[in-house]
Amino acid sequence: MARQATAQRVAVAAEALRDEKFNARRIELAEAALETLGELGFARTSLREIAQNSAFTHGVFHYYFSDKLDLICCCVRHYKAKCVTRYDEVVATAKSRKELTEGFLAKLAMTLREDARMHRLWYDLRSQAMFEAAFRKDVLEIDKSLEAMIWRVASRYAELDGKRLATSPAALYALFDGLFQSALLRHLANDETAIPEFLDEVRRVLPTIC
Amino acid sequence: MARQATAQRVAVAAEALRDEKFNARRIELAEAALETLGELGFARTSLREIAQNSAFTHGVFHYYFSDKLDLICCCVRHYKAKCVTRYDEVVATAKSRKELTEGFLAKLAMTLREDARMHRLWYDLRSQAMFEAAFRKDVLEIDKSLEAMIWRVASRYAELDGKRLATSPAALYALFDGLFQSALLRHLANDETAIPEFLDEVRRVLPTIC
DNA sequence: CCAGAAACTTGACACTTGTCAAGACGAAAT
DNA sequence: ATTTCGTCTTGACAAGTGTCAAGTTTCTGG
Repeated sequence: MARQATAQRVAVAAEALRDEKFNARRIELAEAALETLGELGFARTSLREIAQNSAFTHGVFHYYFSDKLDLICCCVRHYKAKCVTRYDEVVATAKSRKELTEGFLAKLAMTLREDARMHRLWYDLRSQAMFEAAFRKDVLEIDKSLEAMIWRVASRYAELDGKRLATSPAALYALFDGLFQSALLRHLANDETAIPEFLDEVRRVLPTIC
Repeated sequence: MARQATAQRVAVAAEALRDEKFNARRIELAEAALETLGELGFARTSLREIAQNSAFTHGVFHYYFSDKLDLICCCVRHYKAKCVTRYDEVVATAKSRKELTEGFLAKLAMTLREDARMHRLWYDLRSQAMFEAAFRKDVLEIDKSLEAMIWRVASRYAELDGKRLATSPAALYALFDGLFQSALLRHLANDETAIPEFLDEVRRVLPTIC
């Protein structure tokens, strides 16, 4: 009886370990896929292309993912985790409005400059979700998280001057997302003025939200 | 001499006529292509699919367009012309803020409900432009036109109460575009609350812009 | 009316795609 | 040591892609 129970516990533990390894591998593969996806976009990216730009063969992807959509969904979910806490440190450490503003702007500029490819992929996938139902759940969830992220920044901004925000989370996110998207497109089109003008715009907008 | 000049004028006129016919045909084809593009999105749409969903054969498209990108660009440009004057009548006829607001909201709701497929295509193509340089010029141009369109509505809104707008065109467009995009996605995901909540949001936002 | 041009159709091409089956490799278990 | 299992590779398949050349129809100017 006791031996049986022990054996079962060992089996369960072994399976859990396998699962964990399996999942870790999935994330490795998703990360590799994100490279190519960020480069080419969803439409032009094939499993073979992903494989060629990585250390894996195209078969592995089918071993770990039921199909292409499964892979992309995993990529999107993984992307979310990285993205959504980007401004939290600034929010946590800023001691004044000015400090928060400058920290936020600096991070925005850095994101735009260095993670442009990841972000255009995000906009690509969000558009795809309008056609492909399989993406919608994840995309809507990420969108909510991003809205909450912006709301955290804005709340802190208001709090630092003892004020209350005058807009809704949805409107605030729409505003920043719209500005960011437009700046990203212009930046990718080699418009040198895109980032500075975007920063100016944000700087001008911030005082009006509360 | 005179006869030669006449002959030349006739030839020029004939060529212009041919050109006009050629262009008209291109637009017919682009319009047919928009049907399928709105249904499937850029990524999943092939020339053959476009042809099958229309009265044309797939060869015609290659007769009138140098390649697929050429066709899509023509579609986008044609789409722009239709889209950009959507609210101008409301702007021209509204005699009060209330009238303008209600007219604007009604048009927004109608657009969201009836032209959802065309608009998701627009967002798709704008994302594609982040990857494909060939789209950028047209997309940026259309974006500017849409910004101007929103600005006209807002300017009239301010003017009707003798006030001045407190935001920049870019920020205002970013806000409306962001809200619209989010509402569209939710609407396409069969979220019944998407449109009413969007309208509420706009109703709340409008008084804050001046 | 008829020759030539324009408009369009058809079918084929070279290539890429997602998918999967058959097998190879290595490690763990018996 | 042999079997078993999870992991991964390879090669093949059918379906679909953009492109184009060759042929057919329709129109039109003389």
